[in-house]
Amino acid sequence: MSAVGIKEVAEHAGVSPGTVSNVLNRPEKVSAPTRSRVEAAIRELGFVRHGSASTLRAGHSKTVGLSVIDIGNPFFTDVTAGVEDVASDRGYAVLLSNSAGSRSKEERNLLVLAEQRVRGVLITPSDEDPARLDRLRERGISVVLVDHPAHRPDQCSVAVNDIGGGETAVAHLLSGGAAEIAYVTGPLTIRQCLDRRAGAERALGGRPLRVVEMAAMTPRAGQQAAEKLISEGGLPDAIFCANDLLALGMLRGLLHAGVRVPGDVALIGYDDIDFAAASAVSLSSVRQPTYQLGRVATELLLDECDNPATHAHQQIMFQPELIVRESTR
Amino acid sequence: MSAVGIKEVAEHAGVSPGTVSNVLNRPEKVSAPTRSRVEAAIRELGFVRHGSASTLRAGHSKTVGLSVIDIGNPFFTDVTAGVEDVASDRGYAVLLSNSAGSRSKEERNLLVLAEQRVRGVLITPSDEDPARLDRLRERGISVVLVDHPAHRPDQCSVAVNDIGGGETAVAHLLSGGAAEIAYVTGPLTIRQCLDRRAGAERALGGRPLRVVEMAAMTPRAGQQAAEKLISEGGLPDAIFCANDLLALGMLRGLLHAGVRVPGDVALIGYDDIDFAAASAVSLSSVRQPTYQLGRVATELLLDECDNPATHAHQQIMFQPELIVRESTR
DNA sequence: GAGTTCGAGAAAAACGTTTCAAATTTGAGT
DNA sequence: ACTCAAATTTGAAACGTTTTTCTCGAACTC
Repeated sequence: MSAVGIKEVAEHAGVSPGTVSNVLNRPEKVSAPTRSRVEAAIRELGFVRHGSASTLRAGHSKTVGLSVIDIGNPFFTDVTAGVEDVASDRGYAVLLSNSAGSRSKEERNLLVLAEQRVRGVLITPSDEDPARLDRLRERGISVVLVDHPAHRPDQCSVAVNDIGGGETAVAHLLSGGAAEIAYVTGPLTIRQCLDRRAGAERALGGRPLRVVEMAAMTPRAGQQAAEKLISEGGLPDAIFCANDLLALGMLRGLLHAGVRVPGDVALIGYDDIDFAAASAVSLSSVRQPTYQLGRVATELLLDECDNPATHAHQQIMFQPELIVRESTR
Repeated sequence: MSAVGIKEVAEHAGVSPGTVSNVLNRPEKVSAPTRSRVEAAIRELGFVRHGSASTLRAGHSKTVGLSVIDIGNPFFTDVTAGVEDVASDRGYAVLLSNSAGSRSKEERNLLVLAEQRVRGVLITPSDEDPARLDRLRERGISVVLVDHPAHRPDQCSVAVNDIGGGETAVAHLLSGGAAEIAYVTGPLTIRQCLDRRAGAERALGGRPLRVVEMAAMTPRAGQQAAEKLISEGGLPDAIFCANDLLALGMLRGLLHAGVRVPGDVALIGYDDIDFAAASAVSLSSVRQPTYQLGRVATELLLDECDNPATHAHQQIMFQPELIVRESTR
């Protein structure tokens, strides 16, 4: 198998293993001629550093974990792309975990990340419980919350103002003349869903909001919600969906049932995924700086890992942006 | 930090470290009373196994690498979900790399995977060059090709018949009465693009195929292709796009230019991503068993890793399925 | 009962790096 | 040339597991 280690390289270059390690980790500590001799040996022998040995001795790895709620959602895909780009630029690998909305799966995934001794974890937590994250932090694993504001000052987070976003969306629906409004959402245990509802209610200023809670936030669930809405109590004037996946499913369900959008019902989603603009009736939505979310979170995390001394924890909050298209015109 | 290792657990349980290791790895070798004593100690001390130490000594890890071409493409997201599910079920972690179509980035990612001593690699190669994969295999890292047929019998692969898919798509367009057909594709260095073109040409049986090659396979590129098609030589009767992302962009570009689909031009995509059905004009497409692709590939890989003795290499080829919707009616 | 087998657990030697103090070389200043 | 400090390199001891060999005693066989 892979018989060539740092030792063989050292021998081949006529130096000690320690020097090879220095070439690998602190090249500036090694004189130019020795360095190039070692580098040549590395190349000739096809040496590949054994990451585990390195991690074991050094006490920390060059990997970060990323735990998302739904890898199938383009929102998270975009975040992932941002994370990947920054991490890979700085020489880190990304260990991806998908919790698929299941708390126990998330727990299992975090255990795997802890076992791998990742340097840090980027997580969109599926619930509020901070205990699991504390356990990671106790082990010296930095944690940055993604798309979730931190409640504590000793914790970095990158989030988007969901209350504001919900308010903007519903205010927009109201300004279009809607009176009765429905909010179609995923599980109300999810903070994003809660906050967007809170924003919606704030925009309504006391007037009632009809809430339809679905178990998932997928196009399929959106379509089911359409049927539910139609069969139970009839259609409202306007519908606010907690994400675009739900909204696209809703749109499909409505059109399928012969409902005109926006003629009979106005519809707005959330996230402004790429496909929102291309749908049957182009979808109004609330845009989030998704890719940027991933980038900034990773920069924060790696800063915390690489410069623990100077690192200042930050809770960053982006503002979402209303995108108006056909579905609310 | 994480001061609690196997040693502390051993002491706390009144056994030797070796026994703790046995509880962890071969529980059946340990008598029931000792085992439960050790398990209790593990729980009480909050012990988490150090994956790197384990990998170092054991010589292999519990991670597999997944290298995809574009994590932003729902096709790969679905594959990833399949991989994740199987891997996580069998106790493996997934190291995700996105090559973003760049050969050099793919190379760098593979190096990282090699350094991490992943047990195996699932890869959708961005080009034909088998040398890089051979280098992995030399290091004892199993490789399974995803969405790419293997040319060699000592190599597992899971693919979908792209020639057949291309042929089916174009045959369908022809049966709809189209005479002149355009093929809008990504870089023709990509096998999938080539094969689908080959299939298209086979369906045409010698009649000419107008090929528009774009640098990327994104909605943006698709929209640009629409402009290009309109400005350069006018519209064909029907358009076959190498994937749905291109097709959705194309659709948008066409509608934007006032072209009616399918009235003026028929349009078919490839992959049948979720959003194809929800687009402005619902999109005909060629469906691939995407999630299944990921699952099967991972099962093959883990079988190769866990039972190297009995493992038989397989080259699996799925058949795609034509999905007819409005855009070709 | 003596001889044998068997199972459970202990002890110690790896695995391939990094790290740190110590040793050596180099170079500048006189 | 000679000294002293700085720069470079060395060598050996970790890091936390797994694995292999060994010991000890109990259970079995005749």
